Amino acid sequence: MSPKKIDKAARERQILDAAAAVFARRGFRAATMDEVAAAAGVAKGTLYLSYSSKEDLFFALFAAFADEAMAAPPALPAGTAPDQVIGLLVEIGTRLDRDSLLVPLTLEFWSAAGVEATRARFADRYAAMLDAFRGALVGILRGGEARGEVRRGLPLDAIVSSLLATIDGLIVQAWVDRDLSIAETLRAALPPLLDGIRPAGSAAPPPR
Amino acid sequence: MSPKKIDKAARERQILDAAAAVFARRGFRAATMDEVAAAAGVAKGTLYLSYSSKEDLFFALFAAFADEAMAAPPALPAGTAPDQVIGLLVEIGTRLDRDSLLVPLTLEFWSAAGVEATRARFADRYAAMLDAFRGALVGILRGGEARGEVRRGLPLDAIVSSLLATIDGLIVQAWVDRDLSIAETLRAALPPLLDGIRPAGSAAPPPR
Amino acid sequence: MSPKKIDKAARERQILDAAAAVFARRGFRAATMDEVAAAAGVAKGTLYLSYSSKEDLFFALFAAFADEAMAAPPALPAGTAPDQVIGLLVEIGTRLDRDSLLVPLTLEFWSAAGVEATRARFADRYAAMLDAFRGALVGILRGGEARGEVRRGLPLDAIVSSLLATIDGLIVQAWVDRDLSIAETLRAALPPLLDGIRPAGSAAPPPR
Amino acid sequence: MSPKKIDKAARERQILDAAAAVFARRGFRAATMDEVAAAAGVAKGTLYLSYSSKEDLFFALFAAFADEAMAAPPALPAGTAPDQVIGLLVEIGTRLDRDSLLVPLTLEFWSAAGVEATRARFADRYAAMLDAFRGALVGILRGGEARGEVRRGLPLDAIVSSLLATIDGLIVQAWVDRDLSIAETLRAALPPLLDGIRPAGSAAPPPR
DNA sequence: CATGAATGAGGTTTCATTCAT
DNA sequence: AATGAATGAAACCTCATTCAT
Repeated sequence: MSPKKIDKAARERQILDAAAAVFARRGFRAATMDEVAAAAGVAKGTLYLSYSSKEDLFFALFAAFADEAMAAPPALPAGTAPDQVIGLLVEIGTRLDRDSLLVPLTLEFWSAAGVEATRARFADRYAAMLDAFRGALVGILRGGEARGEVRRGLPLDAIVSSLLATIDGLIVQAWVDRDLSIAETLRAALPPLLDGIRPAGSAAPPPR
Repeated sequence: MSPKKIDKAARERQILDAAAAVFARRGFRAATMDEVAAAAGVAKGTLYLSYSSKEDLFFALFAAFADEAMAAPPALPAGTAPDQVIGLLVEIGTRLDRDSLLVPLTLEFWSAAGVEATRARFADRYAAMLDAFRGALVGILRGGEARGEVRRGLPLDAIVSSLLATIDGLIVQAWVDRDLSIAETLRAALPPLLDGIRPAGSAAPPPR
Repeated sequence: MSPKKIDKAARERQILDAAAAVFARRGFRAATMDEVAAAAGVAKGTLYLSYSSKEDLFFALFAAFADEAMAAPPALPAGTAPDQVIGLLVEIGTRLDRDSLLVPLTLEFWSAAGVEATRARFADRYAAMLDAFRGALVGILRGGEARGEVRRGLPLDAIVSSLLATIDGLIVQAWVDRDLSIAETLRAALPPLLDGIRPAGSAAPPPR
Repeated sequence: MSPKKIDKAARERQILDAAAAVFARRGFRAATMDEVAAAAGVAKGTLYLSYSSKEDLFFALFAAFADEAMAAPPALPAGTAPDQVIGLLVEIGTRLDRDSLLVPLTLEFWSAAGVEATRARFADRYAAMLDAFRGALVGILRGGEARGEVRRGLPLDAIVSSLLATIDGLIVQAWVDRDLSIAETLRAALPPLLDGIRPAGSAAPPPR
């Protein structure tokens, strides 16, 4: 709240933005602190005032993205529970399509989660984020189940895991095939698939 | 038939196996050629007789995995087209569950495909593999469409892309949540979802 | 005037001096950056702050010697044009006799100019230095020609090239025969040879 | 004399020819035994049957050139002693102009003579060659002195050293300035300079 | 606080030499 | 004799981190 505090926050935002661009383009290991400092417009030593190591900076960047994703969830669209799920996933896809840094950074975050040296921190944080999303979607579908919008007795946990997985998988596909739009693919594929969890005879109307 | 040929191939297999283990554990960048050489039981220089650089070795490993995946496709299970698709995807999931190196290596391959320095080769190769799988699955579903096992007019390309993406996404989830079984998740989630592409009134019988 | 400027220059001089000693003793290729760093009393990485590669450092050293040779030409001695030429060449020889590093370094510079990898830069720079010396000496002799101190119609370019070549060749001889003094040899041999370009009947008085 | 002997000699000639080309282009240190073997059309191990190390091979090459230069001296031209000296030097220059490998190889030989690791062998061998040439030329001039073709009392040793040095220096100039012909330069410059050692009133007639 | 020069451990790659075939 | 696969010691260069200013 003091002016110092504000400056500090601004400085950190500035550094994180630069780090996002550099890590996205070069990867965590290939990126150098020199490049980050240059992109942020500060001296190399300054990076160490806020982050105690390169890995720390990368983790802070990851955490910032995760916080943002969980702090600003898309508004819940209207409609039946399956429609709401479709709407939410398409909205996430839209964000991914729009922010060109998000996709390569996500690949780097995954790599960090897969690699011995960084695995613990990154995997735990990522699992927490996944759980939050999973819980939210399962809650929506359970509500729909109660209202008769979703068939009873379905393995909702597995279904939600798979739907979230679909987005992650499309991130990879979008990266190797620059023409593929995550949101468009989801908008086309999800309605028929989610028809499968609606009660018989209640297929959604054709989109738009 | 010449002994040289056999030796050379055996030597390369030996190195690739060692590389798989090391790259899986440490990641491409963090892994050192010393570690790979030690794991393979050869001198460092020997690695360079077969592979002209560390990146070359890593790409060869990637290509070997991709070749293997495409060369030994699971046998096509019996049943309607949606059942066949489910069977194939579950089989792939089973393989991923079984081979503990496959998952972290896949994350590294993706990272290589995302990062400037290595992007071109890896992304192209990965896209080719995806295309092959996509083509095979779309073919199955089109056949089902012709036989009335699949509703007409569905966006089969988008659906197949999403289903393949689901597997990739589950790779990530399986890695951060070691209790999650890819095959189990698919076995539970796919049948209801694929009910959505069957003609009305032909939902699959409950699994098993 | 800024302290930085002074430090930087001093640091580079310190490194160049060390490099001169190491390259002279071991040759460009056999010398290691470790040796240079140790001789300069700095860490290896410090060398790369000022010079981007070993070759760069070696070229900087060469350029520094060339600059020095051209920036501090010996004072033009008194006498007729041939006497002036003799005086200049003997002075150069004296410098070569005095600075024990100059001779082996020169051999290394020539080698660098002869070898594919480094040829372009070194040969061009060396040619420029030669041209400057050649121009200066030809100018002196042409002046002497106008004043009647030099016979008319002589191939002054070829003569000057040969005289400069004599110094270079004596560098080699001095190196394999440590007793040979470049300056003494020139002081003895040049007067009779240059008598050959004086007008008939004007031979120089015996030296000293 | 046995067929083995002949084969061996041919094999060594083949290797030396290849080594000359490779060392001339790449320099002694940068050249690799692989390159030499490839150029010679033999396996790398074969090189070690005749030469115990890379340096040994290089020295053998040097020795072969030196032997050749001393074993096949140019025929002594007719004329006065100074004319004979001019003729000999121009002939050496002609050979240097003709054989494009001679010049860069000479620079490499000098470098080897200047560098700690190889100095002893190369410098001694080179000094011996120089002495032989020096002795031959001094002998010619002394003969001329006796016949009155050369002024008495001149420092013939220094003069001959300088004349030999001129050739060596022109090797360097020819290398950095590809248009310069050693023989042409000598043919133009030597006659006036050597006029300086003739008795007064006996200048050579204009060349040709 | 901010800087950026200095450090030096660490990594990739090369290549002379050996030796089993 | 001839081969060429294997070796492993070096060597160049990078870059995360520190710290005096």
